[in-house]
Amino acid sequence: MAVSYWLMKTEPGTYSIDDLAADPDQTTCWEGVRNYQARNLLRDEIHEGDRVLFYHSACAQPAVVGTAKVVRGGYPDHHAWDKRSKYFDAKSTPENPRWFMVDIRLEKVFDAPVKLADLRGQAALKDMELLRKGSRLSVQPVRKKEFDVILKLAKNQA
DNA sequence: GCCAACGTTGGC
DNA sequence: GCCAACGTTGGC
Repeated sequence: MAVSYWLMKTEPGTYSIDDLAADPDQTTCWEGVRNYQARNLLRDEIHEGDRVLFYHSACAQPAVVGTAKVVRGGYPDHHAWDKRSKYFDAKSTPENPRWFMVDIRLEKVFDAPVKLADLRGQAALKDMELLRKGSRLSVQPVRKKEFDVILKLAKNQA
């Protein structure tokens, strides 16, 4: 299966790349996504071995801050049927799960974040989903070309 | 804190 | 099925 590329957003005040780095095996489940479009990607499209841009949103300096690798493809988000979880959803059950998640493992923390403002200046990224006006998808596809451009930017400005 | 953009809900 | 109201996201 061919490798695919993704971008995942997180608010660093809630969960940052440093938190991922501190987690056991630098691995976490990407729980709590409650948007159908993103759900469909998690459930159907994101597979083990895929690459992820780790993005900090809703913060002082929105930026791609590193990369991760998918170590487990889509499976039901069990937080949805845990009443104590803030991600509880009565309409999701083990028999008929509504929400899905993947596991990711940290690959690299960029020496210098690639800021949103820097991305906007790149002609090669002009079609990137993240840069579309009003784009809010928290899990979104990235073209290989875009992934590579961002890695190069991270390297160049480090 | 403001506000634009988007998604969801629910009355009709 | 329409659409207004509401809630959330996320840059600034």
